[in-house]
Amino acid sequence: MKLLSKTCMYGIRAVLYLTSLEQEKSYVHIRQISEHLHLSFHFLTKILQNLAAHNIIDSYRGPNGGVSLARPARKIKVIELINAIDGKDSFRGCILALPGCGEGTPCPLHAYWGETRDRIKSAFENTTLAKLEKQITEGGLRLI
Amino acid sequence: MKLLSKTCMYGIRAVLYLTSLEQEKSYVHIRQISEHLHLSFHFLTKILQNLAAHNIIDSYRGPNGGVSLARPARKIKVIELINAIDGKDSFRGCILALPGCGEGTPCPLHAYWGETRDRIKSAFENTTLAKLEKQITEGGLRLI
DNA sequence: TTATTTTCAGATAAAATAGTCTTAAATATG
DNA sequence: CATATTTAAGACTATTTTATCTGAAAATAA
Repeated sequence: MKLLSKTCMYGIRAVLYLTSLEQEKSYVHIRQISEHLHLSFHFLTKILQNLAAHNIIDSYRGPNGGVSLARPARKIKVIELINAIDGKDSFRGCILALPGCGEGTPCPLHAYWGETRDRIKSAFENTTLAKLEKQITEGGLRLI
Repeated sequence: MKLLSKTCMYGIRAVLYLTSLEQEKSYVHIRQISEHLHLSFHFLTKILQNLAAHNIIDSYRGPNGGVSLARPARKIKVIELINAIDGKDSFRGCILALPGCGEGTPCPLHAYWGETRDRIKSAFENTTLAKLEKQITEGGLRLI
């Protein structure tokens, strides 16, 4: 069961790290993030490029360059990252991939699954980076 | 978001087709199943071999050979297929793959996710092939 | 027995996902 | 301007998942 792709998880963790630094609009090196999270620098770079293209983070080249949140953490929803990385259609489709199944004639499992899926989705829609970060610090949780 | 692998969906559909035939312990050719569901014969064969190894279906070689349910459909739970094909660990693990996250120190999202995940899992545990098949026929749903 | 039908088993191929590497472009500083 | 630093972009490789192919083994029937 893969709710999120690895790429997506990496992206979320990276951005949560940015959130945790809470620096006032100063750029953080991608290298620093990748080393802190033990992720491949080049791979993370690609992921963050994508997030930058989706206006979730800002990036800046050269010395003193790096990445930073494009908005305050409380204004960035987790669903935005998921949509950017895994695609908007990530939360659609029948659980059994039954071609006959869908809006018109939902199979019973689909109906149940649809409900569950919507719960998951709305959890991501209602969760901001700030919220998540707060819960993580309070829970004594690491990102590594 | 992939709750089940394609392999697993195929396996479930194939076995639901067997269920729908409701033949009294006579073997159905894998070829017939694959043609009916528009699935690759060889790929389906491998999937069904796995299910046979897990005693979910019986198989028999030679003319008049094929596969059949190993037990009455009401005694086969969907979770059995999922465990056989996607593995028993399919329903474990943190949603963000945060290494610090787990039983000891669950992250908040993990806690929420754990609840949701358990709901999904128990739905599969409480759903038998017979139940699912009944719902599918009543819903006028096809497996193709 | 011999031919036929079917699953079994394992090698191989294709596609999707994940990860690496190299070079270019932008920025800062001396 | 020259050089160092950092992200951008895209080619390339590796791994996993999905799918195909070939031949053997088992069962049946003539």
